[in-house]
Amino acid sequence: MLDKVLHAPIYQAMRQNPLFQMLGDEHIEQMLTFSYCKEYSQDQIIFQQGEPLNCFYYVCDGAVKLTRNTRNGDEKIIEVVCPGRTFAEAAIFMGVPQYPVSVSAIKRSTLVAINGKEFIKILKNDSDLTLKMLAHLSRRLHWMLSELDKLTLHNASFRIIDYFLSHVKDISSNDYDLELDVPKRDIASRLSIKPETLSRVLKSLQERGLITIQDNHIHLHNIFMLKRMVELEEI
Amino acid sequence: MLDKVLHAPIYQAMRQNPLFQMLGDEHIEQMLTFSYCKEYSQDQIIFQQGEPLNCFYYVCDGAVKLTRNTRNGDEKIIEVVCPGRTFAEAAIFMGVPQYPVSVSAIKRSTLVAINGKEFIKILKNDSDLTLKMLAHLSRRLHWMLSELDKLTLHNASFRIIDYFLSHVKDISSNDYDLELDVPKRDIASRLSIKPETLSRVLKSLQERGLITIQDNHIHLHNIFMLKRMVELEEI
DNA sequence: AGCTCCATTTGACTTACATCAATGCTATTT
DNA sequence: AAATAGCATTGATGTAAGTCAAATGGAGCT
Repeated sequence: MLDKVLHAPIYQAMRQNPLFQMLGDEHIEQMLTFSYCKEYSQDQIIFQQGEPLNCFYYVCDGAVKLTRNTRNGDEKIIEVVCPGRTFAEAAIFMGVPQYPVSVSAIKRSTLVAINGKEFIKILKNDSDLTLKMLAHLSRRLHWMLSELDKLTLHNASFRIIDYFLSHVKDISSNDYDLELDVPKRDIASRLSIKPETLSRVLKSLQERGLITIQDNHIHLHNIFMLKRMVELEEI
Repeated sequence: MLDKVLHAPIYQAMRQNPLFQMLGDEHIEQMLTFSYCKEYSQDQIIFQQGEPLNCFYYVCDGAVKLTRNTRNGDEKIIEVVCPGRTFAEAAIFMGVPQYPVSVSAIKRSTLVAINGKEFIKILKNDSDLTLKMLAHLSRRLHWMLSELDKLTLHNASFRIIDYFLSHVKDISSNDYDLELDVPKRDIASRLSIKPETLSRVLKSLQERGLITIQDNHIHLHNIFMLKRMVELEEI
């Protein structure tokens, strides 16, 4: 159980999350009574695809990766979830509740686990809330749609540039510094390409003067140009 | 407006749909008061991606394709929706309601359009119903997840066989006849491959004695073997 | 029948990306 | 300091699927 007073910073942070914003303060406090906070070490598994499902999670700190595993062993990263965001919240509504993805910590991470059944009870008493939840899932569906066409309609370079641009927070400037807080091989998997290809594309982008790389530090030189390239698919 | 008596066959068919089953008869009748039935000719556009959204649809007859368009003109078919199923029902919950896909009729089709806002009103009065709707969207999300890994983890032959197997209704038998009610180029787009590749793969499968093709008529000879191939990814 | 319009097929060729293998690098262990 | 291990890079090579172009074959029309 998560105590509002003891965990004041976490409580404040959670209130910023779009999913919890819609709850309002009373409901958040109610929710915290059936939530608990736990720390995970790097590479620790939070749950595996197919496991019976009880909770969904909020990422306080660190980062986790959602992956799909195939029989032949290799995994594909569906999404990397960073602090301030939730995951597995859609799965709690499934008839046979089991996790559709595996999740593990990319780095030392702090997560809040929220009991799904209890959360649903809150929703039940407030149809407006449930409608907002529907809107939330609808957006997620929409996001997956855009992932789907990125993967099918666009090539590796496109997806890589698009990935970088999606991390740009500052709209005003034409260049941007970004830190890769995720190992390159994970970025590659997220974008459904091989590490070797990622490496080669980065090199090529650097040779063309579009970016500079130093280890995990990437500088985008000409965001306007990069955006244009993505829009026109001329890469 | 759709009249229950006038449109008795449609009404009966709609009751079979999982989405409407959860409504129960009273709600379905209520829903029909703000629904209307319309016929579309082949290739007629039902709506375009980005258009403001009012309705979602139930397919009585025919078939429609949901597509995503890119700036450079080519389209990717996300899904082909056959009679008895609905589409765009997730989109009605979005904050800024606009269609995330374009939809057009593959063949002469009859659709029932259901007003989204009115439908939401029904949900509002029944939180159980709304929860069922959440389960519905959750399943859809899950489905998209599996689409995503089919596209990224598996090759063209795999996806084609998997597509055929997904159309097999009869579990008991080891062979199956299936009619392609969708043009081959559309199947290709749905599977994110080029028509030429589809054609070549089909030829190869036929040469290996796994299927026989006559125009739009495909016979699967050894379903057990095909399933094994898909499971072991040995294709 | 002959003609047009498409969808499909087939062949020749290209290409983006994967695979395989070697090497460099950094971090951790002993 | 030497050794081990894992990620990232680089080069050489392979290949699945795309592209381009021509041939085939229906379906519908005059």
